[in-house]
Amino acid sequence: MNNKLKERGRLGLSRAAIVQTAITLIEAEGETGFTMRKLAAKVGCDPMTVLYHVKSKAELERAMAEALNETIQLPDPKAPWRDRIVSLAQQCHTLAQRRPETFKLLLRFRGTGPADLRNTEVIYQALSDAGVPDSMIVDVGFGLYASVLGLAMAEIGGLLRPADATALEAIDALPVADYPALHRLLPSYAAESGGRTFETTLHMLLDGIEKYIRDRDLPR
Amino acid sequence: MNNKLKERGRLGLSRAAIVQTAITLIEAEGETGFTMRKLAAKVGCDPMTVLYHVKSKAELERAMAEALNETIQLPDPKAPWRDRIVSLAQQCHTLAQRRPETFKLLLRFRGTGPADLRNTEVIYQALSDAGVPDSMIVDVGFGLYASVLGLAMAEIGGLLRPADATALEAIDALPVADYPALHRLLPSYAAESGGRTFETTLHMLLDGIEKYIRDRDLPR
DNA sequence: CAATATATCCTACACCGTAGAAGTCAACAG
DNA sequence: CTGTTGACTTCTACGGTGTAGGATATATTG
Repeated sequence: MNNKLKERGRLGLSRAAIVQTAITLIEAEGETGFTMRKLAAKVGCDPMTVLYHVKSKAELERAMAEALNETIQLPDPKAPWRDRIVSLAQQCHTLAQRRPETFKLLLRFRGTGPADLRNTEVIYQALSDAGVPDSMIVDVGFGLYASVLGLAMAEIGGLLRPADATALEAIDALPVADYPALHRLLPSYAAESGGRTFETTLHMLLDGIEKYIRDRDLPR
Repeated sequence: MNNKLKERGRLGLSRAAIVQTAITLIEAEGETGFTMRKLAAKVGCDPMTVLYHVKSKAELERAMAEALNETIQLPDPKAPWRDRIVSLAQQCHTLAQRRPETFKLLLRFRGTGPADLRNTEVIYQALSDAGVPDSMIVDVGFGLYASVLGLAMAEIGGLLRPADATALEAIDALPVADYPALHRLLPSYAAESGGRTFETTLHMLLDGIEKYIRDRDLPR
């Protein structure tokens, strides 16, 4: 047998390999520095050769997002529903921290790939097991997913990064009378790391879901 | 007195007017169609004249985001804490629906302008009134804000739009045995409008916050 | 009036994504 | 062996981008 996968072209390029290289490139250069021409240089071919394999930059970005999505592991279906959701959410969180630039693409291309549907199925399944009625599952599932994405995005987008010096100065310059809470909380604001925020908010949301189920069951 | 604001240049351009024109342009053309050259044409001047007033495209986008932020009205400080937060969140939601393209900029440039700090103060104030301890307010406030942004973003980004025909076909083609929930919920999935999702998820999160406060108070 | 500051415009540069045509090369048919 | 096919790669070029640097025009001031 062959000890190599059949390399189709002279350069042995494949769509999957190009997508992987693209991911490492965008992480190194940031979204604005991510260019078909730079990618071609890194791959070692002409820019147009990349386009032969991926059709367009937009399609490539879609593929990159999907590749990221595929790395998340499905939780054990026998685990408690809440653990299953927490597992997915935490993987999302980890992904956002380790591949922030690629992660941003997820928001633009959600719901397109097979991996996406796979994850959606797990969430619906979990909510169903939790006791959320069918009429609400889609709504709650979407809301949950959107919140988790928002938390992850905000964290890598800067909202949850520790405030920098100029931001703190801006707060310090505000009139204390008009902004009492901001001034009082300035130390915590400066120390904000984001790690705890994700977990805390996720569990509060899950608590809210549980409350909804209880309120629905009890009075009946 | 002058019946006009002092117009500084021959064309009477001002930074604020340019920002407003930019917002209507990006909404009409989408983010990719939003160009300094098109903006200049719409404003009626040379591209470089726009740059004289705003310094760079990035700075312009920052200003656009801030301008959007400034349109949100502060809730009555005497209203119940929960109503205050719901009011802010709903205004966020409305903004996202009416100015989706500009709204996307908010995620990139959060926490930079005065309007942002003003809103943050209101949230911290509300959470404080709710009984959230100081040590948690920054975390909870960030989480809340991020979730609301995520919900709004996902809605305009397509995550919450009614699934289109091709997406539904993709689900239909999946093996029923592996994707039971997705198949069972396909009708609701297709009908998903997003309007209810935002409200539902927000209130679940607020319920979760209330539970946190109760659990903290009672056992003590 | 002259001088200065402010606002506007022109030209040009380096870069972008990619259409279209041309080239290269392995595999196969005869 | 030659000829052909088809997949892969490259070349060239086009119309676009943001914006630096400098020239110009207008308004304001001395």
